[in-house]
Amino acid sequence: MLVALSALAEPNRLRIVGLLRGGPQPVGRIGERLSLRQPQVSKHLRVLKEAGWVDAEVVAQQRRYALRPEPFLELQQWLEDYRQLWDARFDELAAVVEELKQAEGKGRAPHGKTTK
Amino acid sequence: MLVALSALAEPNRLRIVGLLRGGPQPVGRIGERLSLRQPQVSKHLRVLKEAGWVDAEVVAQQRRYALRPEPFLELQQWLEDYRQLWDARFDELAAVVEELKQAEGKGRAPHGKTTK
DNA sequence: AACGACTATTCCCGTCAAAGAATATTTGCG
DNA sequence: CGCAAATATTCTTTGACGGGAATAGTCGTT
Repeated sequence: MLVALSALAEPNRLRIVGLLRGGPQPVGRIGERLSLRQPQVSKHLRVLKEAGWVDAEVVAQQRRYALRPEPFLELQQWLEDYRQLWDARFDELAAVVEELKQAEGKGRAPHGKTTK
Repeated sequence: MLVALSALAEPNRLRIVGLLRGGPQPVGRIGERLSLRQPQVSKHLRVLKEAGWVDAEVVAQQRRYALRPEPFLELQQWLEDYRQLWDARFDELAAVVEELKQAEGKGRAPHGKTTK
């Protein structure tokens, strides 16, 4: 699977990720903020960790969980593949391309690639 | 939930979305391409449709399913909130913004898109 | 070493969702 | 109107997953 999306399917995990956007947090604090019991938080964090969304830094007895950038990058790259679908700017881009095609003439391309 | 992510958690649905990237497809063709039985394809399409990822155009007895741009946009916007996390270029950008703010005086346009 | 704070793991249970098979529904055509 | 193609829906079973409660593990302090 291209990106570990399924880990975010769970609402509480999405909330955890949202919370971690504000910076690394220890398990207990996450539980407080989201009104979740500690074991559930640990379990969700485990899933998120195995999916690559978070990582833990050990500080004394605490584990400070923080977001990892990689899956976000991956997701962004995946979205890029669909850009022509949803990006409004694609239309402008298409127009420009069309214009270039006309200016250049079709079929033979006499200019070649010597645009530079 | 911000975006209908859970619908994409299912591997086969992710595959269906991937297939539809190549253009609208009728149910039967999707089943062929992905080696899925027709009822499952219909069921998955139903979920995707209710989540807003696809829409169907009726052509004779066929239903041609196509991707809808909205959820992709939504997902992109969600990603934007995490940009400082994963986008390496964020640092440069922040510098530019800072520079503009200084030059212009009062701040403006807090959420502009990058012009690539 | 013992204790306390913090976190992880295990076990049980209820729920939900996906697959399979069978059937119903829609639409065009003769 | 009745048939065939294409798709949707129902029913059932089974496996996965989340929550609760209890327990185990880790680390610093004394």
